[in-house]
Amino acid sequence: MSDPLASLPGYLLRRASTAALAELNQRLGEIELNHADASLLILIGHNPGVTQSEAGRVLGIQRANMVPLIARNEGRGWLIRQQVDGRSQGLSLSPDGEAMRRKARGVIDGFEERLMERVPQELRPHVIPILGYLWGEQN
Amino acid sequence: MSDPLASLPGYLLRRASTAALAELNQRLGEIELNHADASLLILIGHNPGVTQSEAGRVLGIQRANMVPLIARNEGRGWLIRQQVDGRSQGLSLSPDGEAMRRKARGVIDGFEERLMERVPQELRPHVIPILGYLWGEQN
DNA sequence: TATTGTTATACTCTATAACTATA
DNA sequence: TATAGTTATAGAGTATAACAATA
Repeated sequence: MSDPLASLPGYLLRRASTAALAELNQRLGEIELNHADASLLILIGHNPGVTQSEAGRVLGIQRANMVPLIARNEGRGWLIRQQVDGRSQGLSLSPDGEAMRRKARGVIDGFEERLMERVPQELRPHVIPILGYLWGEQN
Repeated sequence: MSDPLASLPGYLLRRASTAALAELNQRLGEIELNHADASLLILIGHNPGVTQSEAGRVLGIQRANMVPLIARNEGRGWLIRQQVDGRSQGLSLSPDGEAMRRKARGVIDGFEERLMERVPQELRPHVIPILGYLWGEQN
């Protein structure tokens, strides 16, 4: 039983991504988070005052799909909205949100470390650059 | 506006994967295929007689989700089912299926080539090994 | 007992179109 | 005229549970 797809970078990229994401979400599930929530908390933690639209652009999530994501995390008491002008609100973390951000960061760091350990040491320095090039966009 | 996620391999993996998949599906859309159909045709082309369950295991698709995938491609006249025993059927490509497989292969090869071109030449030999390691599974 | 194919169903993610209010 | 936030909705993709027939 041969797999003619296993030599295709695009295919490997997708399989590696879905496997890694499933593992990350399982780990984050233990603190009742998913990867989208965690990314949002980390992004806002590093950029207090960022608007919903800006955050969506950075995270690759459309405006419309940001609404339930923000609402869920605001509803959990983790986000604070502050009016910037008549149409945008700057987002920042509440103390509880900052505590969750820290927990999420711990889970993610552990996950990223284990992900890197799968790669032989001599290739590890190339992982981030290669993934950045494959992503392409502004990177 | 800083992106604290851009240095995380897991995050880069997911962003690179979704960007690449969107581009591949756009290209495959021009021949009215998606990546799942294309992978299936290529897998069966290389392994005539493979069963639905086996194909699902290799492709990482669950039995239940193979049903509409096989049905769609059989309905388009591309797949042939031949009874193996009372419960399984070996899958193979019809002449039309083989023609589509060839077209799909052409689109994918073009896509994979362009994907690789984003990576500086000296790093290219590391792309497939690194993605294989990140995938982990049996690879 | 385990496996194959199948149905039904639910849940998440993503995409589009439209609306309002503000700039 | 463009942008921010919002609503509603549709389409993928994926997951689980159950069943009949067969090994």
